[in-house]
Amino acid sequence: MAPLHEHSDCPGCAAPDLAFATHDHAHCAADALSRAEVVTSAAGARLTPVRRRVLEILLEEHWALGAYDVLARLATEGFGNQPPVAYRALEFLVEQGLAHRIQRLNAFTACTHPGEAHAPAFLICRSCSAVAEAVAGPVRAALDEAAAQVGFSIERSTIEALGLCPACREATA
Amino acid sequence: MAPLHEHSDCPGCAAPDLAFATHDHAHCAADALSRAEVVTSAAGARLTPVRRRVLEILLEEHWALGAYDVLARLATEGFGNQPPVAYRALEFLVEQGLAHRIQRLNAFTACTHPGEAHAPAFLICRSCSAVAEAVAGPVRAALDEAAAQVGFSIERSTIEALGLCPACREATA
DNA sequence: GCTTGACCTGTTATGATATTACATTCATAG
DNA sequence: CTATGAATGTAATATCATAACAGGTCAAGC
Ligand SMILES: [Zn+2]
Ligand SMILES: [Zn+2]
Ligand SMILES: [Zn+2]
Ligand SMILES: [Zn+2]
Repeated sequence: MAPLHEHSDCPGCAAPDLAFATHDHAHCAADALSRAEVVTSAAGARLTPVRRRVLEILLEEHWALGAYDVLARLATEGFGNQPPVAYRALEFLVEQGLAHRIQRLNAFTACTHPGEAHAPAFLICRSCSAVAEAVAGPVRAALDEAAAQVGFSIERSTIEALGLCPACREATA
Repeated sequence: MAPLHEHSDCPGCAAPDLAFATHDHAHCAADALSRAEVVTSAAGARLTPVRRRVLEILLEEHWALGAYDVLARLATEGFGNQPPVAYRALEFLVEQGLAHRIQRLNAFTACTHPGEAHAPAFLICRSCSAVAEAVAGPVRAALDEAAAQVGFSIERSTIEALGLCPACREATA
C-alpha cells in the first residue's frame, strides 16, 4: 500500500524528534488520523466515534494523558462518563498500534508513526511533559541480545527514559 | 572496599541470569543482605527492622511483590498495617539501590547485585513470574545514543521485557 | 543527665488508577 | 426482518498510592 502522501514533501513529519521540534502539528495530527483510518480498516476493525474522538484528543498535543483525563473530555462531549468508556477505547487504540501506554506515567500518547511496525522507546521530558518516540531499533536489538544470552525470549518490551528535552535543557542552562 | 567474599568461589552468584538458573538461593539472599548492611552504613542510612524485614521478604524469591503483598506480611509480624509502612520501606530500599520497582507490574524486587552501580534492565517471565536483572550496559548505551541524536538528556530509564524464561520456554515447547 | 532536633514509625483519611459484571444498543449478515 | 456478535453505557468494586499528622526513638550537644 502506498503512503498517504509523500513524506519528502513535509520535512519533520517523520522525524524521530517530532515531539521536541517545532512543526506543522495540524498536519501531523491530521496525517496520523488518516493513517489510523487506513490501519483500522486494513485490520477489519472499526474506528467508531468514541475511539476516533479519543485518538483526536491524544493527538492534540505531544504528551501523555491519563485515562481519567480522557474520560473527563469524553464526558463533556456526550459520551459515557464511566472509566471503562475511556479504558476500552484506549485499549483498542493500543492494540491497533495507534497509541502507546507510558508505564512511568500511567498515561497514554498517540503514536507518531502508526502503520509502521515498531517497538518504540519513549523520551519523556520531566519539565514540559512532552513525549517523543525515539529510534528504538538499536536499543531493542541490544535488549534482544542481552535476553538471548540467558535464553529468555522477549514478547513485549517497555523502554522509557525520563530527562530533559532539548528546549527545556536550553532553558535550564 | 573489598568484596564481602570471593565471587569466584560461588559460581552463579553474580551471573546475569541468576533468577532463571538453579542456584544456592540461601547464599544468594544472605549475600544480598550483608551487602545491604554495607551499602546503607556507607551511605549513613539506617537499615531499621521494618526496612530490613521488607528486604528479607523481597529476597525470599526472585520475583516481584506488590506493596500490599509486602504490607500483609509485615502486618502478621507485628509491624504497622497501613500502606505507608510498606511504601516507605520500599522507597528507602529503592533509593539505596537495594530494590527496584518494576513498572509493568506495579511491584518491587530485590536487587541481585546491590552496591554495584547499574542502570538495570529486567526480564520478566509471564509464565512463572520470575524477574531477572539483565546485563543492561549495551542497551543503556544504545538508548543514550538515540537520545543524544535528538538532544535529549536521560536522567532515569526504565527498561523491561516481558516474555518467557528458558525453563518455561522449554516446558511450553 | 537533660534537651533538642532529626528521623522513623504508626494511623487516619483520601486520592488515583483500573477492572468486573451486566444491561442496552448498534451494525451487519443471513 | 431477525438473529448474531460487537460496541457502548453504567454501577459497583478492586487495586495502587499519597497527604497529613501524632507519637516514639535516638544520638549530639549542652
Ligand atoms: Zn505534531
Ligand atoms: Zn521539555
Ligand atoms: Zn537467588
Ligand atoms: Zn518462567
